[in-house]
Amino acid sequence: MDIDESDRHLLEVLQEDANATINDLAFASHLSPASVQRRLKRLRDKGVIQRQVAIVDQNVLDQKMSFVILVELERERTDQLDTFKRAAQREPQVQQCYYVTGEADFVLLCVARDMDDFEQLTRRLFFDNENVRRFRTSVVMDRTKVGLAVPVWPDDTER
Amino acid sequence: MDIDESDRHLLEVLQEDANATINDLAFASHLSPASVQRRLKRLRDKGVIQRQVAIVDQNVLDQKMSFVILVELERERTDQLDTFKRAAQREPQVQQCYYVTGEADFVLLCVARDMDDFEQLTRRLFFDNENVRRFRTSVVMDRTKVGLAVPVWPDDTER
DNA sequence: CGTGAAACCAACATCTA
DNA sequence: TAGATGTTGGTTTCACG
Repeated sequence: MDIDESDRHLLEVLQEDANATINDLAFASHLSPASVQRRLKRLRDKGVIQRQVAIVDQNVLDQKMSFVILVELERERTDQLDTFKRAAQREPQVQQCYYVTGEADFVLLCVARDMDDFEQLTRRLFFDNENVRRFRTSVVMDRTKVGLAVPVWPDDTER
Repeated sequence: MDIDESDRHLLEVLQEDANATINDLAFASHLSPASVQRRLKRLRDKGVIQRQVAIVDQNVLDQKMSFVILVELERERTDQLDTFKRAAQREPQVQQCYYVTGEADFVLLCVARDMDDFEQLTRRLFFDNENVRRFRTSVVMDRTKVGLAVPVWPDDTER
């Protein structure tokens, strides 16, 4: 699967605005609409473009608080890891979960309505879990930058 | 701005699949297509639905590595904070940046092609910045869960 | 329910490695 | 020759009023 420069150009736009029309993309990437269409189909079929999602303003919803949690497990056995991963995936309030090197084993990004709601979440995730040694919580005061957009250019010189 | 249960239903679906058709949404939310359309327009106009983006497979791009970084500043003065925030926003490889309570001041989520690329990023972000006291890096071994979708239900009982 | 826009798909000529 | 591109046209789906 190779991605050429035109593909990168398309992906860059779509990562910011998935509603861009084929003609928009054609203009931006200096390709014909037909070519753009073929490329998009290929990128979707190959799973490079995985899905399209709507970004919803969190403040309007009731999930006003965000948390970063560092989790340390008692034992790092693969079955224990998988158990924890599944628990994280099952929990809607866990937005993101990363298995990492370093002092912590997992980094979680969670949302909650309020402190009480968050406390119940920690109960479900940690206190009911024998294998969690400790966890450290940081409350998010400012979501300075939020996004999943990835720089698609191999290096700065190619732009 | 109040969001009723039907709105929550719509948002819930759109957060996962922004390509759902109006008829799909109408069926899922037990509303008429016309009503869905009006609600969507209102949600978009009010900025509740901010934008639609494509999720791109990171592995296909060259940003194969992810990092979680805890940053501690020397002094927490507002102008220093703003300076750091701007630097994070300017840097495309910084996907997410949170200003948090606790032992660290900022939590960053970054991507890089390789270790060398990452090292250059840390140089730009930290070594050139007088105000950064220390930073701790965790390498992401497994992106167990990645998403921005937020549970839109005020509490579990309403589902 | 009608209209228009845009996505989708197929066919064909062209160009190049 | 094989692969990608541009052009065109026809069909269908869907958003919008």
